[in-house]
Amino acid sequence: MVSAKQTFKRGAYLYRAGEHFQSIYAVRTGFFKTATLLNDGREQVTGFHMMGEMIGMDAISTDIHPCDAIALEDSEICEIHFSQLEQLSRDIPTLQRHLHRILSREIVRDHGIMLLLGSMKAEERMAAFLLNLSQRFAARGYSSSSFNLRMTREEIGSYLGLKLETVSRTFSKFQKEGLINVQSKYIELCDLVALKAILGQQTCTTNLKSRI
Amino acid sequence: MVSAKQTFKRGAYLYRAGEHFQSIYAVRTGFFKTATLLNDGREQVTGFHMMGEMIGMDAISTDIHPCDAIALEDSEICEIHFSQLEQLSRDIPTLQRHLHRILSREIVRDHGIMLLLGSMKAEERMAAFLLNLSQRFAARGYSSSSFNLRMTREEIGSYLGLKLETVSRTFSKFQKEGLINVQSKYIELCDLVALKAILGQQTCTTNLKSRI
DNA sequence: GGCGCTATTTGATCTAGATCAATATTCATG
DNA sequence: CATGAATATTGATCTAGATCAAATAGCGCC
Repeated sequence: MVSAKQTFKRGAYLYRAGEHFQSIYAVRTGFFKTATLLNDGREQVTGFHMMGEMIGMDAISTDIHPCDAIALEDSEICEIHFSQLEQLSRDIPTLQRHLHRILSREIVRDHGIMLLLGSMKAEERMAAFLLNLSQRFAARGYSSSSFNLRMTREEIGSYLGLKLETVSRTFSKFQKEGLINVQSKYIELCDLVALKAILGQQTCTTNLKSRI
Repeated sequence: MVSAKQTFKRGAYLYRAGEHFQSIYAVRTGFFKTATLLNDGREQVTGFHMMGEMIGMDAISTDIHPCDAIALEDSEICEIHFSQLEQLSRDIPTLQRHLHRILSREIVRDHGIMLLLGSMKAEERMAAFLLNLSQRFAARGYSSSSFNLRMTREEIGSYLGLKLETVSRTFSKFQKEGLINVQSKYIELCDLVALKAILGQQTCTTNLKSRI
């Protein structure tokens, strides 16, 4: 069911929008983005995906990939043949339940982003984004307080519904306030409490950050 | 597996955020919204659901409902016991595939809204919203060009990431331009082509409207 | 069928973030 | 390691949509 792991160079496409769906993919190492090309040529980033996360579930509904998946750094992928996964999950209830949870978790994650896009202002979105990354790195045994961003300011902006200038300015503002340290792609979270306070103070659900 | 259908009066809760998950629900007749209460007391609408659509899939991941589901008019619901559905889908591959498609379609729908919230401006959002409703009514054998809105301007705004005043103003503007006729909750789409043009002209994916 | 509440419309401002523009920095490449 | 292209920062303005504020219009309830 799980094919040998494949490697992807930075910038390589795991799959492209419009391609036929056959497999979902688990990120083994590295970092991916998923994005939809808008008809004016720009792209909208729909997600960032790191080690241990699944990509491609949105293609199940139509058997066509609705978005591109692109490696943001050299990465390794496990391809999981979906019809074989379905087959197997018929025999292993635990696997079936796990698959359903994964699909559902993606829905919850998306609802979190809808909340973020629909009701948070720029600084809140950026704080939520940083805290979410921090948490995901921590869950994988990496530092929760310093990491390298794999994506550009423009990609962050696209994901958060902001322009790249706003992303840059907000980083600068957070730095000036001592909340973070930014050095190009390198980020250090200096004041987790204050970052969480930005989220807490206004619009946001309990633990929205964990939902993104 | 499918329990007898239950009825819900307008304003009644199908389930509340925090409740234990046991079933997903198919809207038999009527109209529902799902919404998350924000910690400042306001609510963020995450979806509107009509006849034939499923609610509650976001709860599978944690066994807790992450949002409220509320009837916007008197409605009938089919409750589908999820563990029984899983059981059955182990024996009926077609059902299994169908369930997966439904879960995946929800993900695709959410991505569509993320696109809308992240990259469309107010008029585009409103046009997408109206065209989406139109299409869903049409698919159910109702008129695609005139229908009653079941939700308030505030609920529309919450869903679309706009304030209720902006929703109202945009309706008025569309009416002035002859695109629609609004009479309180009653809507008539007079110029489908022009509405689609609003979407087409700028940011949006091919057929975003069908994704919402 | 009238009362009172809620929802809606519309106008007048204000502002967060977009846009435009000019450097500065980082990074890939030969 | 130098060079050019891509990426990021920062400043100056502009504007879509938010906010504030009334005035209507619907609608549920007795």
